[in-house]
Amino acid sequence: MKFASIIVDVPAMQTDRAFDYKIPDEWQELITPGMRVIVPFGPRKVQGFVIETKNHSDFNRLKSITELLDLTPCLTPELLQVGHWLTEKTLCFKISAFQVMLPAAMKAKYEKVIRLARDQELVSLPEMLLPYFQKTDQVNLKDIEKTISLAFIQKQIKLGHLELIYKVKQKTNKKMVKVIKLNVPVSQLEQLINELPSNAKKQMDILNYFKLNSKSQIQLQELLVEAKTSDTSVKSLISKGVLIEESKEIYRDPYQDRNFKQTSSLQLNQEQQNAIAPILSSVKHSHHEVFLMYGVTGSGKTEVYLQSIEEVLKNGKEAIVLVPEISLTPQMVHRFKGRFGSQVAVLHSGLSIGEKYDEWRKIQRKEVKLVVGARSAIFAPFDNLGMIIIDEEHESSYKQEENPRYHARDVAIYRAQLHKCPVVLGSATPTLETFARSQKGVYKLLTLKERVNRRSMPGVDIIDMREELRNGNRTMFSTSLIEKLQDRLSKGEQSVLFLNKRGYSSFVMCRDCGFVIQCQHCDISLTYHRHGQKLKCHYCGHEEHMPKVCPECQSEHIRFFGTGTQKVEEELVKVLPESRIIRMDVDTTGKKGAHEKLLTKFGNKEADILLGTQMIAKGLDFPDVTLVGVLAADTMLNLPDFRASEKTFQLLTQVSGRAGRHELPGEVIIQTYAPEHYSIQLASQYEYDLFYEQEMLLRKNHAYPPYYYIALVTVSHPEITKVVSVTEKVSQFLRRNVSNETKILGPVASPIPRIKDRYRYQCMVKYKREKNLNETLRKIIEHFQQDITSNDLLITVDLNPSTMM
DNA sequence: AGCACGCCGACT
DNA sequence: GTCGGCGTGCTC
Repeated sequence: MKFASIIVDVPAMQTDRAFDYKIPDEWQELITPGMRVIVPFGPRKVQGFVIETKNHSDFNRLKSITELLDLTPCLTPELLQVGHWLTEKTLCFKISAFQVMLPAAMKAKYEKVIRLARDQELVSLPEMLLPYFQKTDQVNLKDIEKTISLAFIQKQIKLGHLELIYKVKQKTNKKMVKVIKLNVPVSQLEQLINELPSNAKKQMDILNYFKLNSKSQIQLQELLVEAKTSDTSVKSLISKGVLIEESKEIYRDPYQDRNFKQTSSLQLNQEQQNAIAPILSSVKHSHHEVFLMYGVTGSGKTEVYLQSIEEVLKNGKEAIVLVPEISLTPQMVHRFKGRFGSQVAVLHSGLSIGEKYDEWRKIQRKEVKLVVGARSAIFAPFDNLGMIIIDEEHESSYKQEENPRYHARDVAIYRAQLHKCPVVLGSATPTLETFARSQKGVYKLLTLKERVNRRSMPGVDIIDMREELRNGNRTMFSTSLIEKLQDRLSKGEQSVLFLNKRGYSSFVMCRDCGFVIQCQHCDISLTYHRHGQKLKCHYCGHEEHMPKVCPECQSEHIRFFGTGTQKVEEELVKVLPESRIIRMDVDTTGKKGAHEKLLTKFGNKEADILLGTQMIAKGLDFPDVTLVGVLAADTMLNLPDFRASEKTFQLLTQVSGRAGRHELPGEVIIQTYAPEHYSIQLASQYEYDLFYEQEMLLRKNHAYPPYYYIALVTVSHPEITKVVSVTEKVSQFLRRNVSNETKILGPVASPIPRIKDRYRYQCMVKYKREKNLNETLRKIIEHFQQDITSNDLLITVDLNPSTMM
């Protein structure tokens, strides 16, 4: 094993292959596939992943591995395999596939440093460089670049005065603390204390501390405080050999200050028992199978998850539970921590880089058996997986919207096949793809129709807002909604108001000429922000002031339209001045933990109305909420997306589930301008099955998933002519290389035709069977390689896109 | 991605 | 004749 094949951290087509390196003698036995290393690559050093070790290499000018970063491989053989599979399935670079499986902390950072050349006297350096090298012999290039031109530095390097070195830095790493250990038996302490010189008071204090507390080890920091001493005294005891100092890895535990109430299994009802039986059997027999647990909100899916996991753990295996953007549902974390305590690791986007790394380390070191996390937790480095659960299977956050564009559900099924274990997908409103598979018998359908508390779903009223307008109500609240809000207020019950903001931001329009203010760099309207009277672009961040007159016709009747949560809040205060309102949106939940704080406040009944966007739709469970209002149910229907109806249906069902979850009966008000739309009608009647049938018909007629697969190729470039011509060539090439059954649509402009000064065109492939599609798409990217590397062209391929944007 | 190499035009 | 523009090709 003298050689290693390594994937280097250079995400480019030309370097997307293994490079061979010599393994230095001292690491011959050590290096195994899946480890990270640092290797020389061209003039610099980069991080890389060992994917293979071997006795022979065809290349004869091999360099050696410079540094070893792991002692245990951070990618198991199985994860290496998953990485290769990801590369194939999403057409991404190998290095990107490996990196996405690891916490961000393990990705390298690169730095260029200027150093005084060897044998170089400081005095012979040009004067302007002197201040930099007074104290140190190394300066970061970034710092020096600000004041001294790059050309000058380059010259100095050529002259041999300076040297350029490439540094590979690790991001956050293991958090270490110093631990002080007693190096002698406690029984000897008495004698040692007496032997100390009489002026060594502090040392006596330290030893007395150990004697009295009968501890054999303590963190240095703690010891200093407890024994009221300084580290010099500790040091002298160390030099006497009485104490020893060690470094120990500690974990940043984001949940350390919380107490989780221990819970135990609940009695399952008949439906739940029927649902869990096949899952348990699959676990026991190590049999791979995909289950769709289709259960209405409140049917007790989570309890089924919990008891299935118990079985997995009992079998000595591990489990992964995916939940959508977990920080949104602290209640979920509580349920898992409550049942499984310290056996659980939690991975979600609310954690810092360091905290995520620590949770990951717990998994790697086999200190936990279960991980609850968002999308990327699907790559948890378990090697004896017994089950994977994906809760709220229909959630769009399971699809990564940047490279590698993977769907956690696909990864889950692939890993579960390798581990011969079940996958459980849970939802009250499964995606059509998943439900269709369960109808075909590809997935096994488990149904929970009954709610655990036997309560019926809250009644839903659809309010036609056009009618309201005709009756002279110009506000955004229907008469009925206001009445009901008032009623809850007087009864001391709580309400949730939901504003579906997607595709409905507060844009600015001239009432006289109809001109809408758009971003200069992107083809979308700017959003009005009350704070500072500014207009902001949500795509590129461009900001400008709100104009006094219309830039087109100079009219003064220029106003913002649409509804933001801020505006709703203002209006609400006008109508219900005595109500206490909590507003939740990006502005109020920006800071870490702000989200949970607001929810806790609401839970403590410090407010009557919770007003918010998407984020409040999920997992909220407050006993005193008896009214849910949806302010504009149809805004999403108008998005240019074939899943618009499906998403609307899912959202409305989801939101309705927030009302009357406990003793008090709930009520839902849906305000809309399209009351007759089937997704709104059927959601209000909780008719998933009918919705499924109706929507499937449409999908069939228009050749959309689940009847067809979709691949979306998006081309972008600063010049529109370039974009059009490339997209044209792409579609032609595709047409020539696919079967007759496959449909190629486009080129057409993307739904957002320009972002950050780049024009965007796309081409859609609809196919049923196309064995060589991935290969064809790869060829396209390869063909335009020159334009991509040197002409700022971008071609992105999304296989099974979840949005058309 | 970086970087060197190499081939053309504009200049001391 | 030389400096520097960026197209081309390589990195074990």
